[in-house]
Parts: sequence; structure tokens; C-alpha cells
Amino acid sequence: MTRNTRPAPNPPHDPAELGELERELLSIVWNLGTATAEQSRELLARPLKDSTVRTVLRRLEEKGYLKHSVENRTFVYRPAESRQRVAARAARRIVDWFCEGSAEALIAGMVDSKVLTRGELERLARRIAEAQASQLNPAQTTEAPTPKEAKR
Amino acid sequence: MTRNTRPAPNPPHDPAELGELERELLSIVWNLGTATAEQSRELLARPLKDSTVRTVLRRLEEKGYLKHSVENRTFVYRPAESRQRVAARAARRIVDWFCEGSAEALIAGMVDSKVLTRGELERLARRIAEAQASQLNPAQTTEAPTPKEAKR
DNA sequence: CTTATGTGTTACTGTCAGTAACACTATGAC
DNA sequence: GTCATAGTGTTACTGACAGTAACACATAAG
Repeated sequence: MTRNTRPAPNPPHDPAELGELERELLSIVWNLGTATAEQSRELLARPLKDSTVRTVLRRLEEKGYLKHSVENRTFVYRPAESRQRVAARAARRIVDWFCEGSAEALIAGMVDSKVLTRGELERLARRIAEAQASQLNPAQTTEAPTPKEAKR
Repeated sequence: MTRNTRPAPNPPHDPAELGELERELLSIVWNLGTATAEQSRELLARPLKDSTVRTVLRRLEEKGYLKHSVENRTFVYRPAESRQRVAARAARRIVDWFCEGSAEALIAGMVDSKVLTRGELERLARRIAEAQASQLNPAQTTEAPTPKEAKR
């Protein structure tokens, strides 16, 4: 199989520093699971030149979010990291920046600010506790049931 | 009392877009509770000109993170928003960007990525549930017991 | 051979944080 | 009254980086 992926880079990039278009494209690839520049371009709200899209996809790869392989001389991009991992990395930064390292403080703040309801939090805690109990082996506790679907 | 605060601005600023120095200074003001430009400057790791510090503090005020009053012709800055609220806003962005709006997904991802342990999550859920039970009136559920202290 | 289709390379532009200089003002010391 | 000090207001340069794209090059297909 064509594993031509450009060398994945440096230290993990901070997701908070992604631009809007970068996020949009990343999201598209996450949704599709696999995408060419052209496919991605078609799913964008704004009409952009294909060279634009390709540039951004390349940058996303340089930053470590995507990898690509070549399928009949066409770049096929796919996520290098799951949404959740990226989200967790971003959350980690927030915790470091604004919560003095305490993830609990962040979540408490989310509850206070109604970003998260108590109910959701409890439900989540229960769900995770159960998952922990039923299988102490790493059969991933989560992952949304949404397998694939183009957003918008 | 001198309430000369410059008009608080526009739509809430995205904390993810704060620069490093901005974050450092904001953190200093949070830690001190109240701070002049000079005080802040002294607490910075790097030696910076006071005009630099003042510029950044002013920008932080423009962005809505700080407000100031004038005390004997000196600007005294103080937080316009608590750490937790800002953190929660930042988390909200992450949820919107990477978790399709589901805060639960974010937290689940944090647990999977070890940003947060199951134990912490449970402890937190219990603590919040208790707080909810004991007082349904808004006597703020959280807030770290750290009252005040200069960091580093 | 020519045409699509897709890649590689290069670059302009605007925005913004980091950084600071400089001019101005009022207050306290003499 | 003048002068120095401490603080503010204003303005600006710089580098980094995202958004955006043009253009040149290669190759499979007809």
C-alpha cells in the first residue's frame, strides 16, 4: 500500500492555534474518514480555489493532524489523530493555562458556566465507572456511535 | 470610587487567541487579585519595558479580560472575569470546534487521554452532586480554596 | 500529441502579538 | 516656581502565520 505520508513532524501542535479554514477542513476529513483535496473543496461553504485547499491540507499534515497516501496518483488524506485526542490536547492546554493544571477545576467551571450540566456530568461519570468495571482491558471506553457522515 | 474603566467591548473574546505574554499577565492579575503595571512587570520572568507591559494590559482590557480603576493617578487592574469563567469559555470553543457540541465527548476524551483520571472525574461528580443537594440556591458550587498568592 | 487532472513551489496580504520609543502631565521636593 | 519623578497616551515597527492563490510541471488517457 502506498504509504507516502510526509514525515510527521515535531512536537504536537496546539489545536488552539488552528485557523478557521484549517479547522473546517480538518473537520471535513474527520467526517469523511478519508478525503481528497477535491472532495474536501466541494464540501466547503465558501468557494475556494483548489490550490488553496491543497495548501491548507498540506499544512495540516505538516502540523501533524493529517497524513496522506497516494491512490492512483491522487493524495488521499486521513486523520492522523482522532477528534477526541485533539480535543483532549486542546483541553489540556486550557487546563495548563487557566486552571493551574487542575482538570477538575476546568470541569467545575464548565458546570458553573452551564457549558456542561450536572446531569450530563453525572451520567458521564456513571458511564465511565461502568466501563471501567466491566473491562479493565483497553477496549476504548468511548467513541461516538457516528461512524461516518458529511456535516452540512 | 474611581470607576474609570474603559468601556468593556464587543463580543466575548476567544481565550484561545491570547498570546503567551497576554496569558502570563492575565495570570498575574488573577493571582494578585489587583495589580498595577509596575507590579505585574516585576513578576514577569522576562525583563520587559514598562511600556510593553502597559500596552499588553490595555489590550487585555480592550479584549474584556481586565478592567481598571484609577487610584492616586495610577491604573489598578483587576480581572473582569474569573479564571474559571474564562477557562469555561475556552472549553466551550473546543467543544464546538472538535466535539460537535458535546461537552461530554470532550470529557470522555480527556479521560481516555489521561488528561483526567476516572477517579478525579468521579470525585468531582460526587462533589458537585453533593453541592447541588445541600443547597439549591446559587451559593457557588466551586472555587478553589486558594485565596491569594503570587505564582513564581 | 494534446488534454485533463493533480502535484510542487512560491508568494502576496492582512492581522495580530511582542516590543518599545517618545511625548505629555501632574505631583511632590526644594 | 521649577524640576524631577512616575505615570499615562499615542504611535509604530517587526515577525509569525493563516488565507488565498497563481503558475509551472508531470503523467495517464484518448
